[in-house]
Amino acid sequence: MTDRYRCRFAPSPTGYLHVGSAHSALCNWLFARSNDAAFLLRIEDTDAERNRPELTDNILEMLRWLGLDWDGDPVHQSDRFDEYAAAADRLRAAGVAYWCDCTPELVQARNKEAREQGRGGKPGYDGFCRDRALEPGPGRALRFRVPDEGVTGWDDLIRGKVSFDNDDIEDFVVVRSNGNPTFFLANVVDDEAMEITHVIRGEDHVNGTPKYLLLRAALGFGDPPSFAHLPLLVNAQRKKLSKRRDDVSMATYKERGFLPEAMRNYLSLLGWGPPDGVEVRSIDEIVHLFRVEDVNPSPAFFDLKKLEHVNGEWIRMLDIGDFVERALEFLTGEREQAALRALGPCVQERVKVLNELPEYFDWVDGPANDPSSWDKAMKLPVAREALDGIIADYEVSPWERDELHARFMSLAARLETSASKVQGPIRVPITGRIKGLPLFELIEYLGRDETLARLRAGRARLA
RNA sequence: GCCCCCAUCGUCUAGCGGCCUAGGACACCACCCUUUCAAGGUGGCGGCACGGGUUCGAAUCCCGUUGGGGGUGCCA
Repeated sequence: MTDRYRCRFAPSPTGYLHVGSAHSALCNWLFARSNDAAFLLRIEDTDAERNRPELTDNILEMLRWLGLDWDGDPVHQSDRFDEYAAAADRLRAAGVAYWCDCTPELVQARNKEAREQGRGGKPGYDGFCRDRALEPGPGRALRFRVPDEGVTGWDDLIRGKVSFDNDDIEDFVVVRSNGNPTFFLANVVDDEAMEITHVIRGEDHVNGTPKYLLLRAALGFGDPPSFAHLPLLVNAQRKKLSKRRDDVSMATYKERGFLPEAMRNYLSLLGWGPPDGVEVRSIDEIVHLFRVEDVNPSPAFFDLKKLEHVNGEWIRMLDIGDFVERALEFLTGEREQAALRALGPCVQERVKVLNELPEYFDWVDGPANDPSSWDKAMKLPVAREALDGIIADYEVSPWERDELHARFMSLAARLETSASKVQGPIRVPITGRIKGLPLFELIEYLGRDETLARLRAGRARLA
């Protein structure tokens, strides 16, 4: 490979692709496509217990849906355990790793005690086994010996200089007691093997970066990659988006009828903005404009309202055939689908999210039952006259929307009232709703017999 | 507790020492258009957290305060 730069998206198949990781994937992809760099995929499935292999399919499918194509085949860490074991051996041979038999519970208990006694306060492992020279064995994990002194830092593309005192970094586990590597080890070994030049990931990885750097150095790898720590996506409470409390599954957004074009467009606007202020635009233009260095370091609220707006814009940009085709999936009934084909343009300029579609067509089998609409429209004094008038007109009118509209307008004039007052009493018997698609397109589609039948039924109910 | 990060309208952002009486977008409000609802158009509301410096000049640089967040796992 001769790409100038290489970045990667490295999800772990412990959950569906969510908006936060999609944002991260998108930023990597944008970086790659705007720098003629490679965008690689790595499935971080080192935790056998938590892994759900089928989730990998979901992740790949959602990336494809978003149009985030990757280069080469995805790397699976579960295929590379030998590499990690070899790296661990080198660490041990170099004397920078040691065996530890402390259980996590034990470590935690000791920390708690230390804190209560007012000493320490340092996070993580306390180095209990550092100099015990334990042999490998069951229940024993391999820990990396972090230097006692010195500082580890880097110049983050997004955050500038960040550094940690080594003294504040615990001796972390690189090989679990079950023999599997941890994230830290596998991550470093693979980035080296994949010749990653740019690590672009969420801010939640900032604290792990010194460990990454220390490990790399101990393994004898050369210059580290550049880092860019992206802003976290947060909820209204300004907390990191989480699967438990927030609506974050990308698949769910797809199912609800968000367009992938809109989704990736909106996501690109979190933490970044085009210099010319034009927000809704093609992905090609975004690729052209995007620079990681321009990404903001501060957290961004995932604003559904704005996503919906962007989605609406994208829906309206679709050509009509494309719109109808995509919208059809959200309608199950044949009559609804037929109505959509006929009234597509009217719907396209109104809908924001495709799953709203059914409510636009709840009149196809007869007026919807909506008492409040009925009351609002039919209690108007003009209701009776309007219905009588329109029925008489429509019995003889040519069946064409403009003509239908014209008859309606002159009826309003005859009744000496506003068109908007007259349309309610006509609309409600037909669709059941006070609001909805443009009336005359809709009536034209319904046809004379059906329209008249509904109008007469409405009139009868009034009498 | 300890470590790290962050701080421009309610929200997402533009701004990278003078173009800023801070621009755009979402949301909200008003008006226009209009058969309803939308869409569209016009206008309005609304912000540089605070305090010190540096500088002729600070939203932009530095320090502190306050406030938020992240990490602190044999998860990734």
